[in-house]
Amino acid sequence: MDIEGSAINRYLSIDRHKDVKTNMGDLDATTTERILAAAEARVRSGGYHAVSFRDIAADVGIKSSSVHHHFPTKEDLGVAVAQAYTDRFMAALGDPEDPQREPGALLALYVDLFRGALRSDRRMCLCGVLAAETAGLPLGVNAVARAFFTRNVAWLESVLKRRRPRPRPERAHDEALKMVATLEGATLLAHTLASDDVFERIAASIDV
Amino acid sequence: MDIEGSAINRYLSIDRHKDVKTNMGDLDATTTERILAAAEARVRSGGYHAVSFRDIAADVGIKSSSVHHHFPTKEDLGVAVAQAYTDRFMAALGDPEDPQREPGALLALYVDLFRGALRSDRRMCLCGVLAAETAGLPLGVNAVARAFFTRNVAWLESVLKRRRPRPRPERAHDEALKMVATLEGATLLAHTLASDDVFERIAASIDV
DNA sequence: GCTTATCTACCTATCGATAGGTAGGGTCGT
DNA sequence: ACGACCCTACCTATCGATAGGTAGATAAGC
Repeated sequence: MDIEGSAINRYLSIDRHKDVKTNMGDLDATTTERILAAAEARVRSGGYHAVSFRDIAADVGIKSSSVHHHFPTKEDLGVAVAQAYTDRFMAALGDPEDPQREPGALLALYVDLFRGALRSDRRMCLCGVLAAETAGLPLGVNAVARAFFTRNVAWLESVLKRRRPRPRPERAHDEALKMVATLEGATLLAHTLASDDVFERIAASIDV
Repeated sequence: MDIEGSAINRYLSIDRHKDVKTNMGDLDATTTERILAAAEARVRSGGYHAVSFRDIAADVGIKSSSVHHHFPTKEDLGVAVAQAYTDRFMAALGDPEDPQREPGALLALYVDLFRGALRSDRRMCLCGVLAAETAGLPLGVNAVARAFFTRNVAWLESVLKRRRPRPRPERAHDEALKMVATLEGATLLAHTLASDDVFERIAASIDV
């Protein structure tokens, strides 16, 4: 499976010389972008298998065969959605080594990204949903979801290592893992229990 | 939606005067039990929407129409699976107030249940998967998944309140929430990253 | 003889995917 | 300037496979 395949690269190259519109419902966005946005929203709501080409086509206002024109197979679409989500997430985090930003502020930013996914999107973290479905997913989609988590952990580990007193390296890695797990779980709980408060209580009691 | 509906009650009453076999592949188990076991395994692997009556029937060795005889609709089946899973989970936890058992040992038992789900079943927590799919689930299934988490939090809260020095009640509740979230997230991460070690590292750094 | 459990056979709806066509916008040679 | 040609982005129509669900017959057990 070619993860660096055609669909996402087309998205990133051809569409990128217009300034990027990040969200759906934006009629100025290209069709490819609107398909990605619709697919992301639907996967984050009900999971990969709950999404159909017809649903997405209806959201965008085209026919399902036209969705296939942009993303030949469902795996292509899934990979592109997960890749775009991951890239957007990592871009929002920025450089973990930036000396202008304090480790504490960076950790708060990290929590804020999960808060935003839950509170303003009212949806799960995309890769959290995909992770839950792992065994039933095309291999390419799985690979991107895995990459999301390894990149998250690596980013957090970098931030944690900058703190004083300097932590043992292994300890930083474990704490990074735990922070991702806790926030992913907090989103899951808040989502099912339909309670933003649940997320806040957990987030507030995170002590790294 | 009648959550206390026919299917699960039939399972719990009619089938219970044989001694209960807990797992699939057990040819002595009743058909209803084997259907539940097959459905649980499949949902925990790929999610609710990745499971079909035909798959389950093939696992059990009967026809899909026969599965409908035991569970008229997919929602009935989903509710029964979630209910049975929750009941089994809570039964394994036992009484959180049992004076014979130390709070520390009970917390270790709680972690062990998640460890077992991951290591011996090699699968996600059923209700974790369902939680991730929330928006695309029948209402009845959702309700049982929610109940799983509220019961988990209540059990942990009881245990945490028994510790000395006695914690503030609100603090016990928040810590219970966080522990469920962290373990659910740890299972998710370990599952996608295909690494038992990831779970152990997170579990080891849980400090309640 | 009624109930339970299973079967065969089938239904309708929807799935992901494909074939083939059309309208419009470039790009080329002349 | 003007076709000839190709590419993009959509369309209609349809495919085979599979989804959840139903009807009705059969055979065994109380």
